Amino acid sequence: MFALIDGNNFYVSCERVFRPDLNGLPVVVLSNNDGCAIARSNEAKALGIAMGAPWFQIKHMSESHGLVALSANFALYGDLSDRVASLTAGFGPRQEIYSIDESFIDLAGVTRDQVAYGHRMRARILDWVGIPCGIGIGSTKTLAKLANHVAKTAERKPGSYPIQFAQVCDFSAMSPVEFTDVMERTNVDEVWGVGRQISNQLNDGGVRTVAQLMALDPATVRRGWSVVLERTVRELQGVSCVALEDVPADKKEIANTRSFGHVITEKYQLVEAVTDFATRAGEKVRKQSGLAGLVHVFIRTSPFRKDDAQYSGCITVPLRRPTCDTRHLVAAAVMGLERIYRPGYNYAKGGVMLLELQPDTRIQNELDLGDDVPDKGKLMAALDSLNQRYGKGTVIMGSSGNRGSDREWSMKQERRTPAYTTEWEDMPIARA
DNA sequence: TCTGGGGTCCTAGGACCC
DNA sequence: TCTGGGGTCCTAGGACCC
Repeated sequence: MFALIDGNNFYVSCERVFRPDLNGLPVVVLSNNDGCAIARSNEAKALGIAMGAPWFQIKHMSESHGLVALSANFALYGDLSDRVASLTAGFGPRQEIYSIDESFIDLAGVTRDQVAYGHRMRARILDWVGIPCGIGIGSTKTLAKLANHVAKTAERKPGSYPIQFAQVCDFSAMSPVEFTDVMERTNVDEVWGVGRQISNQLNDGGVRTVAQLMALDPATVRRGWSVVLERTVRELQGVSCVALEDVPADKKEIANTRSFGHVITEKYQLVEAVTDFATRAGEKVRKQSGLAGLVHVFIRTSPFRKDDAQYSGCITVPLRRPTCDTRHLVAAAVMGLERIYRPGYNYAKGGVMLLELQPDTRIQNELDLGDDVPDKGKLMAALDSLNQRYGKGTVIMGSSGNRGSDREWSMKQERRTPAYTTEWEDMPIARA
């Protein structure tokens, strides 16, 4: 049996822990550059504000409806997320931290009243951390997710579901009649793994409710859609196909991408941005003791600026050998940028992704002696510890804009061949 | 004027091999 | 002149998740 514990309107709830005056008010948390709403309080949802709504379109509600908008504070949310996860880890023998605001708990060993246990878990999190949660319980992860949806919706929208399922909803404790009733009230698009496309396709085929989806033959679903949806259907039928993953896997890709907030046109500005993206990505890959084999860079204009000429450029640069050294990553990223930059466009967004990640199995000796750069490992370790102690960006890499433009390089298609060489001695390494 | 930032998995189709 | 079929690997793109 699984429980899914999910913080309600998580970012807003985090803000309210330190700003109780925000309780009862319509509140949204805005993305980077205050671009759009990425979390909404129940009151804001009731105003009809959609997930991802651009701030400039809902701004007027701050006048008319007292809407409060906050710039995101991800450090705060990460910290509160850790506290909730540490607490919930004790609620069962195993835990999977699924996202910043969700954990699956294995309820093995909880044999008596699971609903009462759910309410005690919920009260404990509210008391100790201050975050209100919804708790869903089911025999598979998909059912637990769906029960969680019922728990939250029953609380937020009276009448949507029987009120006794609000806050904590345990499918396994329902009578068959209650269970069928709930499944008939729930649309297929609420199911974990059913998004807009598949939902539309199911609706076209006359399958609108979860009750109908559950009744489908898994083999038919596989033929008509995919093994993914087949697995979802089986999970709804109570056959556990998705295991609890209590050991987080290493990332297979690491990305750092941003909208710039305002358009930029000059190459040197993009070089700065890409240098920063690659630096952040390097920190992340070293954190998981990994090496990257490829560096992918992209820049693009804004599709929302209809009058602008549109351009989207990307390139995947192979590294001569897998590395986690910021200097190599930055050099490759800037080199890629040189190839894809076109003057005369208004760039709105860019990013760097590290691909073909692999574990760093080199022994410390190699790192210290360096294959091509002396003390490479020590330098990166020093960089990371300085930035961790004194704050992000205390020590950063420098880039010069036209480096690499005349160097040997190779496109993705040729990635098995040695890619390029760089010298480091003449590079500005860091500034404090 | 202003529109997020991450990730994963699956599939189809082409290249290539025997 | 006739001209198979199975298998693997790789990649791009779609769909989903938070």
